[in-house]
Amino acid sequence: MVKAPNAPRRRESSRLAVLTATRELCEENGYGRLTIEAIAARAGVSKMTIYRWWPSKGAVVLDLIDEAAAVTADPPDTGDLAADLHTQLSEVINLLTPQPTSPVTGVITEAQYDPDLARALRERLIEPRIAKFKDRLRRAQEQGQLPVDADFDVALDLLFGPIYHRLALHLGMPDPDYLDTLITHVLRALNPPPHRLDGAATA
Amino acid sequence: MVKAPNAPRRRESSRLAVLTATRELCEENGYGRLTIEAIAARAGVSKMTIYRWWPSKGAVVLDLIDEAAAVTADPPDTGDLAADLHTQLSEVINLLTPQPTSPVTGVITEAQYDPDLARALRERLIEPRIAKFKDRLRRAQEQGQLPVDADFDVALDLLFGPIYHRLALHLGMPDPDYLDTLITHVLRALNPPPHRLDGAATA
Amino acid sequence: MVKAPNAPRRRESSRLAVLTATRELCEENGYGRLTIEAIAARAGVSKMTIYRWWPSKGAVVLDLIDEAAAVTADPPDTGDLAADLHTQLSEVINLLTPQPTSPVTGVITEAQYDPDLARALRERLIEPRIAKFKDRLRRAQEQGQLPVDADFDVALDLLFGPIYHRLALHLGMPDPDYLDTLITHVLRALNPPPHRLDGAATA
Amino acid sequence: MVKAPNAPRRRESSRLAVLTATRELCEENGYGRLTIEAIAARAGVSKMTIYRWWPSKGAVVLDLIDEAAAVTADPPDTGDLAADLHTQLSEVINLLTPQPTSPVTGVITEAQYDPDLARALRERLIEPRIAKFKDRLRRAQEQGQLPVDADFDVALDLLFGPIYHRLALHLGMPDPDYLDTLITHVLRALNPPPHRLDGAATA
DNA sequence: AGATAAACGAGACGGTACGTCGGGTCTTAAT
DNA sequence: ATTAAGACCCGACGTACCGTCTCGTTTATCT
Repeated sequence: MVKAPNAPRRRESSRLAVLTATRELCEENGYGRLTIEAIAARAGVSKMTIYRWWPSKGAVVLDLIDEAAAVTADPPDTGDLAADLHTQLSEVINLLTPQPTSPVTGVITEAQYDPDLARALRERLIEPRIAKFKDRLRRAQEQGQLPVDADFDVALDLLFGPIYHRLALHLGMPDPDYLDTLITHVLRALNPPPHRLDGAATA
Repeated sequence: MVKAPNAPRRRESSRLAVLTATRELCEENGYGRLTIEAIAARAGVSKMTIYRWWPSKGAVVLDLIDEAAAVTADPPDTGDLAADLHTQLSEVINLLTPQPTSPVTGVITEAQYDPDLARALRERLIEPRIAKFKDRLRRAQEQGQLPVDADFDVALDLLFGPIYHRLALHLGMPDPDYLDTLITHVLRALNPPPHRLDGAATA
Repeated sequence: MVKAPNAPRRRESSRLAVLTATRELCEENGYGRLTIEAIAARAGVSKMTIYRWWPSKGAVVLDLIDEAAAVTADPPDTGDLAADLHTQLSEVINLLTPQPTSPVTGVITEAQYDPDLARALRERLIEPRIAKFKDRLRRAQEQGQLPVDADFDVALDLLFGPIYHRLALHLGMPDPDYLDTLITHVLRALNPPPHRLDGAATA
Repeated sequence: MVKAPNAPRRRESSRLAVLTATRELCEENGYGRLTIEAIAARAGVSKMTIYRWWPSKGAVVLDLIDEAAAVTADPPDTGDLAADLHTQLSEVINLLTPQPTSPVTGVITEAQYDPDLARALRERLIEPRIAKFKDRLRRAQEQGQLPVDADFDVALDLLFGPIYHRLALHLGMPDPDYLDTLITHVLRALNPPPHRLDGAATA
């Protein structure tokens, strides 16, 4: 960024044009082929306007993701823990793979070399989802569906890990049935064997 | 690539200089900041020489990974399944993070945009390790340490997933204690409790 | 220019701030490095205000010159023609080079590309001085110090030409001694020798 | 310039294309509107190629002038001093005003802010002409057409000054008749009055 | 041992995109 | 209604790498 632009004088039409152009270009060529130059041209906006409001290409795309992700915001709670986890996992899968090349994975990659972007990514995209995930687990715990000493971090790793596993290796995302299998296994892992249930869980 | 160079006249010293320069630059700036120009300069090699033998930047790094992967020792089998899994997971973690910025980390993350690279990565680096992992599980199964219907793919996902999870989100790799916790959970997930499963745990 | 501002509501403080900033920046970086942006910033004035009142960068500098030119004293007439010419030439030299980099120098050199600026420059700065110069020559002529057919345009060219010559070629201005030499030569050129001209000199 | 390109590997066709494009663009829009971007586009050459071989826009134009000026290289010596001076002055006038806006005046202007360019301009364009001018005067002096103490610097100023005088003030260049008048005056200035010739010139 | 043919270093080249600067126009708020 | 502030579109700047393309010059085989 050049200097503090701090102003409510920002022109909303430019902001929208940039985001729209970015979305289109991402869909057409993928995040990897995206350039500021092209965004500016497509949006009918000067490059300076982009640099004034966004520190990097990744930041523009992050704003884009924000808008898309905001739609599916509210955490589900149907009472059926497995089903709700299935819903949350599906949402992440859809976010990561709307098309063959998702802007989200691009931003994740770029964040590796851009600490500011990485922070924004965590704060705005990742941590809220983790929080909701743990909220749901906590409610299940309160209702006795999970032991009091269930390790939520492990649950997070075990359930979301496979998604990134496949993402990294360029494999297809898990289908719903496999998701169910995963969830079943993980819930079983969180619940110690029944013959020790009383002793272990209440300790 | 320009034309088929097929020749045993290739100069080994140039090959090594390129790989060494690439490794150094990766460690210094990360894979994302790597340029052919810089490799050529550091290696004292002409750009043409690089383009003659490698189709892309990713391919050079892949050769680098090959070297790293070749070091792999034989799969451990001490009789203690949990300990052996721990060893295998640690080896992968060390491969991915010998330094803060590892070429391997970068090439895996970046493989999102290069399907060829991703495939080569799977074939040369990932699948051999998966095979060894499943071998070990199979032996454990034969010795009655795992049920006959244990799902090895799920085991793979649950154990390796967390590593990629952290890789993608640019978090630190799990420490040995946490690895133990993970393995304990996963083994528990693979071993369904002998009875009372429905009522107590997954309901 | 944007639109006719015709208003006596113009704020004098802004006008002065612009002129002062322009003078300072000219002296610091030279006319060629002058930017409207920098003038506005230094003057604490918006760019719009500058564009409203001056059609171009050159016009601002021209106003500056006007101020400098207004200082001009009355034409000297001490009775000594050579001394008076020396005085007039020195005044022009001082106007052009009060500092190493003078706004006037720059605007004259740059006037090549702005006919309007060049015309304004002639009318406001140059021609008044030419008029005074010719006045002085005319008085000398009336007093018999110059022949009745002395060519004043040639005199103008010969006396002022060397100044522009050095200006164009970015050389230092003539010192007083050299000025005397010049004037001596030119007066000699205007006064044809009473006899033997053909035979001795120009043959 | 970026780094030392020192190479006879320079492609002559590119050099010519750049100079040709520069000439055309100068003629079409004038030196002031000339941009490196446009030269590169018109010449079908990358910007880097221009920056590699020329330190600035002015340097390109200077090369252009060099070629044009090299044509009229040899100093005239017909035995008629006045006529030869006329020829030399005309050549300079033509160089400065081939069209309304000459590249030469542009380079002269730019040289004010670019010491390197100014030096190149002096060495390659100005000083050779001054040398030839003084050569001619020296020959005339040896043949007794000028006094032994004739001041060549003054002669230079008086003869070339008027050209720059008019150039600076955006006036038309002197016509041949006026040139003759000027030369006559200057030669007269250089020749002290006949009745003091012996005493003054030999002193 | 000399010839020959490929790989090689060097780096010029046409491109594309970068991130920055300044030009000149336009809008908003405040004085 | 002028002003300060500054966002905005535009065009050019000078730079970094890209991948291609010569140039001689090694260097390693094959006569």
